[in-house]
Amino acid sequence: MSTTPLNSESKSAKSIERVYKYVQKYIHDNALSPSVRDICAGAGLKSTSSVHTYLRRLDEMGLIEYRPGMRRAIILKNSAEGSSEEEPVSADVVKLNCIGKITAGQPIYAHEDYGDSQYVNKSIIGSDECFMLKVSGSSMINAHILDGDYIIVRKQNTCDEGDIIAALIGEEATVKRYGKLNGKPYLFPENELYSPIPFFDTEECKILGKVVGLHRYNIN
Amino acid sequence: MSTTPLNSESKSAKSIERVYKYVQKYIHDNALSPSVRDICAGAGLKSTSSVHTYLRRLDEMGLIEYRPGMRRAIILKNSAEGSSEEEPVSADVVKLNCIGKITAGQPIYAHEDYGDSQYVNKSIIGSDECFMLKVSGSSMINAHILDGDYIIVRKQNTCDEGDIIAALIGEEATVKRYGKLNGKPYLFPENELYSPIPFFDTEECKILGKVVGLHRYNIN
DNA sequence: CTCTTTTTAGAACATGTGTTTGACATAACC
DNA sequence: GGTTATGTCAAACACATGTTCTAAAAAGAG
Repeated sequence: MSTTPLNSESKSAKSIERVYKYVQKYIHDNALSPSVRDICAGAGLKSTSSVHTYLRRLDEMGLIEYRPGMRRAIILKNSAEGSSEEEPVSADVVKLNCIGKITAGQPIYAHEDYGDSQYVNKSIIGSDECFMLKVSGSSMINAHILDGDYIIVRKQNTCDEGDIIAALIGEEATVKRYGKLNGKPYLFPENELYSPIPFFDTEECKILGKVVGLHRYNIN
Repeated sequence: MSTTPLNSESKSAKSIERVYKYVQKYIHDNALSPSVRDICAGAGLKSTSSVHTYLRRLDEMGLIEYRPGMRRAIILKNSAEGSSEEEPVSADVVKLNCIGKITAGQPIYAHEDYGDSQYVNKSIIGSDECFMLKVSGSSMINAHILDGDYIIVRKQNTCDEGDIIAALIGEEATVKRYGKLNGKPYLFPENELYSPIPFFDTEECKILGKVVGLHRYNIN
């Protein structure tokens, strides 16, 4: 094999692109694959074998999935093909399931769906590795997190000093502010009525994630 | 077998349903139409002509679009699947545009799109006649509404005593708690550093709506 | 039971469509 | 020039698959 001219736009590159574009458009418009002869017309080629060549090449490039022998069986192998599935409004939106209540000795973190779910913009929370918890109790009232609020938690195992985090202590989950006192780690409630909790990162004491957002629908 | 005397057709109804279900499943799984013979196997029918009959009937019923002669060309004609369109995730979700900043003498309420928009469950806020405002300032800090929060406002012209509302005073928009002092209406800040504002419902002083929700993405 | 209607089956038919083969043109290269 | 690689084409081929026809089987109706 000799060196292929990578720098110059070869003739085939243009044809391949036309074929690919036409397949995309056809599937988008008609919700079904074009036939080889459809592509002939659409891409300005006069021979089915030319199209055949390019289809096979597009398959090798991973841009389409091509089933030999099957009629109208081209599938676009892009991001996600999408058909009759739960789809976000835009690519920026993620669905967060509320997976439990938090604080004050509730069960927590069991069933993967507490019932409702809400939608937030991925660009706002910065990640899609998030989940949602409903707050119970008012131990964080000075941080303006109230009973009944939904907090958005980004999953992570560590956190910085001063972060408000969701943590698991034994069977109990809480929202608290992580900090240090005399060099030792504590979870600080933001309420004078509660006391700081010594925190040891073990199997029993586990950081669930950092609180990155809050939704409140009880305004009083 | 199972004598289902529900209505006139019983056996064909079951077959039609099996065919339809299988077509749905096949398209969902493979992202392309099944062939008539695929459906034969999938729906437990042994004759292509039976499938053919049912496909034509499903087309008449409007459940599928069936292109005579075309291979693997069945299209599901369900709840609009026009791709790449702005569609809600579920019927329960509404998109709220942030239409401006609020409090402390900003312009406000002008351009119908301040930039970002967020999604909330209609069932939670109880109405889709809502809009969103970004809070600026800390005059409502004791009500746990902070600088940078997004508040969800349900449009209404009146409100009850004690409601937290968004109101327009001259050119200026604010969030305040509506209440009365000595029988006269006031807008109360929830911050000792600010004073109550006498409120007269005129062209200059206007209730925009009631605050029904709050989103916060700055957690400190 | 007999007659009618509906549902399914089987086979034959028709054709859309994937696949292959070989040829022709054009360009690149020695 | 001759040689080789590449892009395209036309035609022939193979067959998966849509379509139709006729009839058997099953279900109701009387």
